[in-house]
Formats: sequence, structure tokens, C-alpha cells
Amino acid sequence: MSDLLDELNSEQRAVAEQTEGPLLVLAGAGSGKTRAITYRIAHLIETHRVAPWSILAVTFTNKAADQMRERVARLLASRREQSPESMSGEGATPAAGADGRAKPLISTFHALCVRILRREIEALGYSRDFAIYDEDDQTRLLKACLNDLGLSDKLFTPRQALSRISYAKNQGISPEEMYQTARDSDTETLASIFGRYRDRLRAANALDFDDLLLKTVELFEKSVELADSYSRRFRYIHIDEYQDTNRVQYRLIRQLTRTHHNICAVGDEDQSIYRWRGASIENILRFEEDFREAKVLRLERNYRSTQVILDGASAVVSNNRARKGKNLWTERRTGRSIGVYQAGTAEGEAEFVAGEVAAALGANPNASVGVLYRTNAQSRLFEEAMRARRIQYRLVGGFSFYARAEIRDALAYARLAFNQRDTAAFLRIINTPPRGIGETTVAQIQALSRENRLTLWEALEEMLVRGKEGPMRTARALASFHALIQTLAEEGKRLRMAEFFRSLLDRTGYLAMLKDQNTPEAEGRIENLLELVNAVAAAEEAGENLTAFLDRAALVSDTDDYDERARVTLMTLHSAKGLEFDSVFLAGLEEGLLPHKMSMDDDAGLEEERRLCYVGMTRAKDRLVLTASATRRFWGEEGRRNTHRSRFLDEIPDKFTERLSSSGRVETNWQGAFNSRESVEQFLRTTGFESRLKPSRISAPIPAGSKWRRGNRVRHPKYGIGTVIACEGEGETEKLTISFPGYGAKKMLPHFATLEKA
DNA sequence: CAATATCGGGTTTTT
DNA sequence: CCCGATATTG
Repeated sequence: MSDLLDELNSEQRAVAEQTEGPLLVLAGAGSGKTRAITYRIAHLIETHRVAPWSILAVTFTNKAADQMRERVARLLASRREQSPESMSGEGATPAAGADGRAKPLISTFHALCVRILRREIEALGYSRDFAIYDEDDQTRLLKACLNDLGLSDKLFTPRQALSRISYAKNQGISPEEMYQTARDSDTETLASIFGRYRDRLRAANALDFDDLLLKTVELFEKSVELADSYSRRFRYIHIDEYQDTNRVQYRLIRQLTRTHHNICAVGDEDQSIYRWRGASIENILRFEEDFREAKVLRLERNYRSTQVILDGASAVVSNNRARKGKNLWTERRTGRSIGVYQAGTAEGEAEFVAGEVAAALGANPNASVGVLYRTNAQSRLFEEAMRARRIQYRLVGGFSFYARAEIRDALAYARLAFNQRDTAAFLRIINTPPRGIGETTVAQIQALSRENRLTLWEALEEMLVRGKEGPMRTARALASFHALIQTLAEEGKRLRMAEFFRSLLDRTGYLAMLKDQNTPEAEGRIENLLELVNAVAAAEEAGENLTAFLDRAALVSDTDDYDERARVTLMTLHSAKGLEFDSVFLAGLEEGLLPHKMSMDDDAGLEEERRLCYVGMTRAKDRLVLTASATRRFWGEEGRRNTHRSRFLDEIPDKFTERLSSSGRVETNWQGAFNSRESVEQFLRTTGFESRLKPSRISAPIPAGSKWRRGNRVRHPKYGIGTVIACEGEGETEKLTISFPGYGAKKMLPHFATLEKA
């Protein structure tokens, strides 16, 4: 049988072979670090005969974990095929997994902690059926805390407070510590909000994202024996993206490696982009002090990008001081220069990118393209430009499936059935669908729970006992709600999961409510709910129980359902980490946007912005284009503001770049026409005039001359078939008034709405 | 109590 | 521009 490690380069091979003791791998972008780790794991199992279950690999995203898991499985499977005789005892292995084999544990930090806590959390006084609060639950709870303390949300918006609390938690700071070290009264107030928030979380038997890590660390601190038993179980530990670990994660790593020092930390200080979430680049810079016997290996050969892309990216990031420094190289000596395009308007920038994307896909329909930007708000213009050109794209970010209201409602019912202390779930669905339990009644329940230290559920039961105090119909509504949840709780134990969810949607009247609404939106929601039932059925088949399913639903993020097959992907720079594309368009290289104005004031913040830029640039395999706009409109305000080109653009030596002009890519006449309009606008601006040009007919990427007339029958994806009753405007601003039976008249822009002739 | 109309404020990045 | 929070009405 061939040697497994022959498939690695010498640097990667050294990583795989260094199996004992602490190892820090400084892996540049595109240097095959995942490859090195997966081979290392396979090597441990195959050559060193290490039991798979004693191997742990921790990543930050579910996607990275899935990917690594799959690659390890594939690697091991292909090796077995090569030597079938060595596997004659197949199926008889005692600790066999579902497919007949034990597997290494490859998981995110959060999922690992949930796993541990579901077994052990009782030692901290929580019950094992604790709820996991996501951002939405957290915000609601925080608002309630502000209310409790009689604070308006003027001083801190719930979001602000939450982000500061989260930061503190990730630093391992308690409310008491925050109060004691507070230097101003605002921070003192915040500390009291923090304290109240913590107490209410605990009363709800709930953990937020940060708690998942924090409580695990607390647990291990409380019982060293327990920590050691986990440490002994996980004899070989791998940490991916080590540069993004925060202090709490760091403590957890120390606890897990207490009985051995077999830690393989892989990271790249140049790709540390989560400082704002408490990630501390120090962890990677200090590794050798933390683990004295540490070996340090570097992966500097890049397999992804062309040399000129690497040179440009390196030129930018080399302006940072806080780094170990490295020299990325590739054998891909030839390649196009980095394109730089300066548009007059943000719309023009998006148009240009869409045009280039179309050209790239025209040359190679299978090319992958990433359109990357700093803030989610930038996505809209790119979406519109893509749609106008009929380019299929996939948007990462925004609302994920599990964040949709109807899905969260359904999950809240399941959560409440499962754990009646779950306050967030309780409040979410107590009157959804409307069942006659309004604000006043809910406030009464809350008051009762506060006064008597009851959970909301217990307070509800108390109200039922007292019965007649309130109006009769309220009492009946409460009783029927109570009975509903009890039925669901009972069914949750008895029924198969998919059945349970189907029954839940039915019994709660949720589906009926949506059906009654009889709107296209409601139909979409119904479809989503059916999709949820499918997901539940799939989970059931995979052997997941209800808790495991709810845990997973709580921990999935938008980036996770990113689909490799989509040719064009729109996403933020943060979401793009770990991905690669044949062509990358990095947009909005303007001061205030990249670097972002919120973090360009101090050096540390600015360096992180620079790393963000670096991450974006190094996603590109063949083609990298950086774009900026001379003006930009903020929050839909009337006028446009002038911008300044990003300092990062100036950090790239000219020899690596080529200036792109729109004329260089003209394929059809109207594109040229569009650009000439843009240049007129720019001229007017420089001479001090606001452009009065209406978006011209020729500028519209959709062929000019309206295809819509009064009386046309049209089909809309949401509203179905309708009749055009009025037309106004032309080109991009053409507006139709369409009457849809059942929905009345709607005004819409055919430029954006997907309308077909029916 | 629920459904509709109006107003004001808000965007950095996310497990 | 889009969202939620508030006021008003049925």
C-alpha cells in the first residue's frame, strides 16, 4: 500500500508526522492547511493506531467541521479500499459508528460544549434540558431586563448592551467584576443590566452562545477531575483558525490539554478578523510561551492564487506590525494583474461588477465567482445588478432558514413542550397564533412570576388556579393554551419526531392561521414549515433525537448552508474566510467602508481591517478585481456623498495592478452608452452640480422600450396572475400598477420585480 | 384584544 | 429604504 503521506508536500508532511507534543502550524492562505490536518488525523489512526474517538478537531463554523469530517472519512475509506484484507473484521468492531466505524470527533467549539454540557451541566445547577438562546431570544430578554430596571433604551440600545455584555463574557468578566472596575456611570449601569440579564437567563434555564463556552470552562474549573477525564479522552487535539480563539476558548483549550500537550493549533495571524468578538491574536503570537516544548511549522506554499495576487495581498498585509511574518509563494508565476476599477456611483460599481461577472461566466460557465464586500448593506446593489442581467447568484447572510419567524415559532413550541421553563419560547408563542391572550394578560403572568419567583409556566398555572379573577374568556384562553402545551409535551415523548412536528403545526392552529391569511407570503411560510418537517424527518433518519435537532438548529448560521454549486456568491468578507473562487470582486474599497469607519480610529482596529482586505484578496485563484466608487448614498439619503479611495489600494504597488476602464469591457452598445452617462454625471459632480439626469432608457440593462401595456396579463411569483391597469415612467423607473385578484392593486417596478407575461 | 396606519430611527463584522 | 415601536380604530 502506498504511503498515505506521499500525497503531501514536505511542509504538510512534517505537520502530519509531528504527532506528539504541542505543534503550532502557521498556515498561509491557500496553503492546504485543512489538507494537512485531515491527513494528520488519518495518519494518526492508520499508522499510529490511535483510537479515532480519542481524536478531537475543533473548528469555528459548522461548514468547516462538515468539510473536514467528510474529507477525513473519504480519506480513510479510500485507504481501506486499497487494502481490503486489513479490514476483514469489518462490522464486528465493538465501538462502531453508524457506518460500522468509530470516528474522530470533529466539531465546532459551540457544538462541542453543548455536547459536554448536555451530560454534565447539572453540576452547575442547571437542568440538562437547558435552552439555547440565539440572538433574537437574547435581544428580547435584554429588552425585558431594561424594563425591569426601569431604563429606557436611550442610554444603551439592546443591541449595544448585548454586544458589550458578550464581549465581557468572552473575556471571562462577570457582572460583579464589571461593576467594580467600571470607570464611569454608564458602565456601572451596564454592569447592572448584565447582572439582571445573567440572572434571568439562569432562571429560564437557558444559555446564550457565550454561555456555552463559558459554562463549560466553569464546569471544568469546578471539577478538575472532570476536566482531566475529558482531557484524557481527547488525547490528540486539533484547533483550526487558532488566531480567532478568544480568552474563554483559550482557557477551554488549556483545560482539555492539561493531561497531555498534544495540541496541534493551526492558524494564520494575518487572517484574524474576529477581534471585535474577543478573539485575541495574542493566543497565536504567544503559543510558544504557553507550550514550552512547542514546535512551529510553516506552510508557505500557496496552491490557490497566482503570484501577482499573492504579491498584491502580501503588500497590503505587510503594513501590519502585529504579525509573525511569512513568505507566501506559488508556482503559478503567470496571471492577470489585479484589476482596479473606480466607478462614479455605487450603482455604477455594481453594474461594472455584474458586467465583468457576465463576461467571466461567458468565457467559462463553470467558473466560480465571489463578490465580496465589507457590510451586508452593500449587497442590495449587487443583487439588483445581477438580477438585471439575469445572472443567477447566491446571497450568503441575511436571514437563514432557521431565523425565519415561522420556523422559530414552530421550534419555540417544540422547545416549550420539551422545557417549560424556556421563557423565550413561552413569550414567543403564548399568543401566536392569536388566541386571546393579549399584552395585559401576559404582563399579569410576568408580574406574578416576578413576585413569587415562579417561572412563567408556573405563573400561568397559578393564574389558572385563581381562575375567576380575570375575564372569563381570558381564563379559558389560558386554560386551552396550557392544555395545548401539555398535549404537545406528551406527544413529544410518544410520537416520532416528524409526526410530532406535523401534529404541533396542526394543534397549535399555526397552519390554519397561515392558510386563512391566504396571501403569497403565507404560502411561502407554509412551504418553509413543510421544509422544516422534512428537515426533522431527515434528522430522525440520521438518528438524531429532538434535543440534538434543536441544538443543531440553534447553532447553524448563514454561512453554513452556502452551496458550492452556485456559480456566483455574494457575501461579506467575514463570511468568505476559508472559501476560494476563480474570480473575486472585492467592492467598496473606500475609506470608511474598508477600512470601516467604526474601526479605523485605532491601530488595532485598522490592522484588523487590513487583514480583512487580505482575506478577501487571497480568496482569488485566477482573477482579482478591486472596485470603489467616487460617491455613495447612505441609508437611502437624498444626495450622494463623495468618498475617498481606500488607503489599502495605495498600499498595492502599481506594478501589480491594471486600471480597468469600463470601455475595456464593452460587449454591446448600450453598455457603452451607460458608461457615457456615468461620465456625464461625474463631470457634473466635479463642476459642482448634482446630476439631473434621469436614469436614461439606454442605461437600463434590460432592453429599452416598454414591453408592458395596459390590459396585459402578467404573472408574479407571489401574487399570481394579474392585469396591468396603469403604466408610468420608463426604463429603470417604469412603474406598473397591477391588479391581482384577491390582493388588490399593487405598484411595482418591472425592473426589479420578476414579472412574466401570462 | 386584534388589525391597521403612522412615525421615527438605524447598519460592521457572527458562533 | 426598511424595520419595529406606537397610536388609533374596529
